Amino acid sequence: MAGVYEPAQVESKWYAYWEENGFFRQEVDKSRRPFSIVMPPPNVTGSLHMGHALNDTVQDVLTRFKRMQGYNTLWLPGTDHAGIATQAKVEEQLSKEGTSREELGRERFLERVWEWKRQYGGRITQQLRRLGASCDWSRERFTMDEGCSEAVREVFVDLYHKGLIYRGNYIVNWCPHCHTTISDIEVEHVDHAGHLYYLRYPIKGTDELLTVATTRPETMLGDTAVAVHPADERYGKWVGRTVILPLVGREIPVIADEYVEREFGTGAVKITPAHDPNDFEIGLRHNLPSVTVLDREARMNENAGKYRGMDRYEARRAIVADLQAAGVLVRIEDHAHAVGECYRCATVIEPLVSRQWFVKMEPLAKPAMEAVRRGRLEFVPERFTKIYLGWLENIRDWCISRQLWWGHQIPVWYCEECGTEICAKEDPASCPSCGSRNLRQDPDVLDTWFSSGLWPFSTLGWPRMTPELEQFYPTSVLVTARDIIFFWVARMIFMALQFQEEVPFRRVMIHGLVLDAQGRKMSKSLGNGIDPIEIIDQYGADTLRFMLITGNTAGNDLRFHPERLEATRNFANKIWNASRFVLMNVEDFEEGPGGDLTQADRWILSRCSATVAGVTEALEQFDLGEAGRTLYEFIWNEFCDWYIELSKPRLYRREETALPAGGRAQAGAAAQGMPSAAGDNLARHTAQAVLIEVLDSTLRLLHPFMPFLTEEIWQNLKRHLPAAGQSLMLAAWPAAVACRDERGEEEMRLVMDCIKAVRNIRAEMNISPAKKAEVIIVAPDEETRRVLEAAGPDIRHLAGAAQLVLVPGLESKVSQAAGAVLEGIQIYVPLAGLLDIDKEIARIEKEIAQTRQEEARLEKKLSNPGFVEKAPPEVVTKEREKLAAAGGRRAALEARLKGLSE
RNA sequence: GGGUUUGUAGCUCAGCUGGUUAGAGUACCGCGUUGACAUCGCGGGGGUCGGAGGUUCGAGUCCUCUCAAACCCA
Repeated sequence: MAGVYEPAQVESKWYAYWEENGFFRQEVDKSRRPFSIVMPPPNVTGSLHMGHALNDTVQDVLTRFKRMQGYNTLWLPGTDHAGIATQAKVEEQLSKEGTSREELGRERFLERVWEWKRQYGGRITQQLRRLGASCDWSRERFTMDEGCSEAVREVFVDLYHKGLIYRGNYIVNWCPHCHTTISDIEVEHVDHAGHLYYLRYPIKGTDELLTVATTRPETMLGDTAVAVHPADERYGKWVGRTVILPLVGREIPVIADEYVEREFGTGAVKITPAHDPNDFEIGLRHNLPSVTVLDREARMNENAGKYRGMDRYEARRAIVADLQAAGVLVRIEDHAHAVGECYRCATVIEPLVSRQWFVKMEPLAKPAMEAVRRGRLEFVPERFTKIYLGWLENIRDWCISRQLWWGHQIPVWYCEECGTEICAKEDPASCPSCGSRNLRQDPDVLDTWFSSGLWPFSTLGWPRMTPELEQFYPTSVLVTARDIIFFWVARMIFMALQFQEEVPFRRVMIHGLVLDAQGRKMSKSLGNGIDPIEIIDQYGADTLRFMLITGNTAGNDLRFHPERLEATRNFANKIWNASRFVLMNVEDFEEGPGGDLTQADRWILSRCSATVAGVTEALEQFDLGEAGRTLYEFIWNEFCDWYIELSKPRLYRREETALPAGGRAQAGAAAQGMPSAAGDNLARHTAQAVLIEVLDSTLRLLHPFMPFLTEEIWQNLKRHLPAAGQSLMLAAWPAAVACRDERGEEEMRLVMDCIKAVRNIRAEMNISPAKKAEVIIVAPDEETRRVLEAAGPDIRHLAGAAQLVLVPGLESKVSQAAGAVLEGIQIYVPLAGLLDIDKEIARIEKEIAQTRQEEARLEKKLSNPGFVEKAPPEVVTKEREKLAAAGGRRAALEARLKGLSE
């Protein structure tokens, strides 16, 4: 094994091994508890970004964990047909070829898109493999595949017949660039620095003028009213009168409506029902006509008179100039306001009235809210519940038709003869009312999210009842980023409640976004995105995964900080080398009875057991970061820093004892339990067994986080594991056996404290690490001495002591020594002739000062009657003990100081 | 305007249901390399937890207000 971990070959090797052996697939097994996740389907056009990397790593960790725990596990992958994006990609291709989709016609165009999908659509799923995703590729789905399409039809037809899908003439969000409608949530509101134009409209039959304020003067051509607040005294008298629309000459009414904000502008607003969603609502309430002045390119249309053909911004300039010339324009103010932009292309949305298909949301939203309120479905973290409910409470009908070709075409046909509208699962051959065969299918397709909304059950085979659907539905948990709660999560929930008896998933685990180092969203336009594949090439997938998982806490965003990658890579390398150490030292290991466990053995087994419990619990609570951190600390700070070091003498001793005469081992010593060759071999064997056991457990625990590295090591370790199977990913999750030994841990802490104290003295006194010192430990307590006695070799080894003297008390002062005081223990490191007395005095004084401070703090606390009376007795006792200990420590330090200054 | 989140060591972040001498990584300083690892080891300095008030015997941890940043909705 190499001295530095090289992820590249290791990763491709094991992924292929797992996939080729079908380890990702599990057959339905009713005898086991199911655990299932459907992967949020990435766009077929997409490539893996950091958001996916985080999202899929989380799912993989959960899946691998549950799989190892023995659940019947399914992680179902797939992709989304991404209507607009995919169509745009292919159109781009066509335009390079000098043609267009119109030229090709619908059918041939769609063939091209499928062709594109076959060629490039697998890119992201290949990238997911690089990440290590252990999803079941044999069950991979696509939102436009046969089954999903069937589900879409089923749902559409059902909702249509229930009256929950309807077609109507309403105002919608039109993207003049994408040439399609988009739903309300696909509109992003972005602050723009705009202007507020004050226009005065003459009131008919008077000399008075009514001044209105608007941000979009060009739409005034389509005004059909002016509105004021009903309680606005300034304008009450004009309500019911009419004004003459400048430039146009149309007479329009002044109406009163509560919607108007009195404080905004002049308190009077122009109403353009055809080009503003709020105005549209007012128009409905007041029965106003609607005059459309903009076309689908966002250019002025035939109703715009001389402005016809102008682009909306050009028209704005022209109209403002004309209004100014006509004396209508009073003034222009700077005004910042939110403008709706298309989420895809950032073109400013043009609200337009047109005939579209909608899903009636209220009846669907109600059960979706109920399910969450009743706890049938839980958000993790819980706070996202509020965001979800808040959205559903104020929901508006969902515009689902898109003026695209790529997608699920709406299953509605119109009879060209009699005008009958036919909605059916099967394509109709003739009109049911007149029998005509002259039918025309609605040209629009459905919003991509319509099919995504069915994902948790359409992918399991619905509308057919399949074993998968029976076993794996409802899915166990949905893992997704917080920005698609509305787009996707909510829709899956109401769709599921409408078509299944059960919620689509028991839990929704929401994670944050991966931001760049400055805390900005990663985006194409900013160019601040970081390609996960590049990171994997550079650092390995395990490093990226572990960094993402331990990077932050539940639900919060995560800043991508390159330094953290290095730290995590170092951790991976640390594991690699620790494992290398173990493997190199267990080569000759054979199963067999071991010797007695040492204090260190019992300690690491206890700590390992605590780690198993901690990691398992954290994972069960979806706190992956905590689980990862727990492992990190155990592996580095306990296993590597202490246990491996502690095991070395036992591992190496065999060689030493094999040395000829002059070696340490003496004949006859064995009788007294002193080291002997046989005893040494047994001790070595025991250490080996413990190293193997702990490493094995650790690898299992770490596997969900770092699957490649752990598999590589484990495959090397396997020959020492009698029950090992084909792969670590199929191994059993370690059981949190009752290996805890609190007292043993306490004793080990004492030993470690002594070692640290000696190290500290050595470092502060500049004693070269090469130089072995003598260490005197004074411990009046017999039990303490027993513990330290047992750990004598360890202390000598790790503290760099040539000799360790352990005594209950000192007969005479130790001069020329640096010292430390622990609770009930004094440590001396004699430094004949080398002691810098001033330095030592300074050290001790500093420690006395610290101890005094602590004492003062504790005294104050304990002299507070409130504390003594009201705090739980055990807390008070604990504080008293602390005070006594501090007092003892200070007394010892003071005595020591006195001894030094004499 | 409503809502959510964040504000803890120079930097990046932990700190669960209030009681530890407030932690880690990184950066920094000192020492160190013949046997797992310099992508390393040992030791060290550094924060009173954005601010103010409150509840409590006790608050980084609960409440109110306030400042700052980010995001969502309107």
